[in-house]
Amino acid sequence: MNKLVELQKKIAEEVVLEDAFNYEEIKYVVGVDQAFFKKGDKEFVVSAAVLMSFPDLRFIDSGVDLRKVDFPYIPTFLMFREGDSAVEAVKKVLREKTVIIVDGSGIAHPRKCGLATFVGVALRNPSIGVTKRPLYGKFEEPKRSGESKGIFNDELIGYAYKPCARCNPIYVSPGNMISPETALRVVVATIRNYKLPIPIREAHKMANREKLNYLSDLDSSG
DNA sequence: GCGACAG
DNA sequence: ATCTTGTCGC
Repeated sequence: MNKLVELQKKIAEEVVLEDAFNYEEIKYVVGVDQAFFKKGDKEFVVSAAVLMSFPDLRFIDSGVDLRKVDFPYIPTFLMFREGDSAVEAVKKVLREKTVIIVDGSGIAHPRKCGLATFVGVALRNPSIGVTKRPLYGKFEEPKRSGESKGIFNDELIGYAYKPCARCNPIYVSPGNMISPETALRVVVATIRNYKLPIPIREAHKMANREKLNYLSDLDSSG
């Protein structure tokens, strides 16, 4: 496992925490999410990427990736389980001036290398990590709807943000080529009547549709 | 040593 | 993440 830790540290060194382009220049956002299932004793992952215009969030394109997974779920090592698949799905829809929003941590990670960081570094494109539960860092609980509190290790590595009065906070951190402030700003702009960013929700639905789709094709063809 | 611990 | 129905609350 030391080898994997070293790889994460190496990737973390390539991270840039400055905006590759200004907020006003963002033309698209792409949400990525995954669904898992087993076929016999083997496990598979379906990654879905949904590209939307920004800031109006109109559906533009989508891409999926389906593959077998061999790595187990181990906190802080998520990138080794679903990273390659996520990258492949995003690659299919990526355009200029696009920010990637991933369902996983960015630099709010023990070695500053969460899933969003992996995707952002692999594609050399701005990326943001969004999670429903905290993984790493110190922060205060945002109490009011729309309120955010910084997440820290030594420096600011992200924000805990409360989407609505009844919602628990979501955790936002830069993946690559974006600042914590801009990452939060983009995420807030993609949240409407729901807790999570619209692109992530759409990707979630699509991953599950593809999964069910695949499973039903299985028992009618072998 | 013990607890925490994305999806 | 996945397995699963109804149910309480804003």
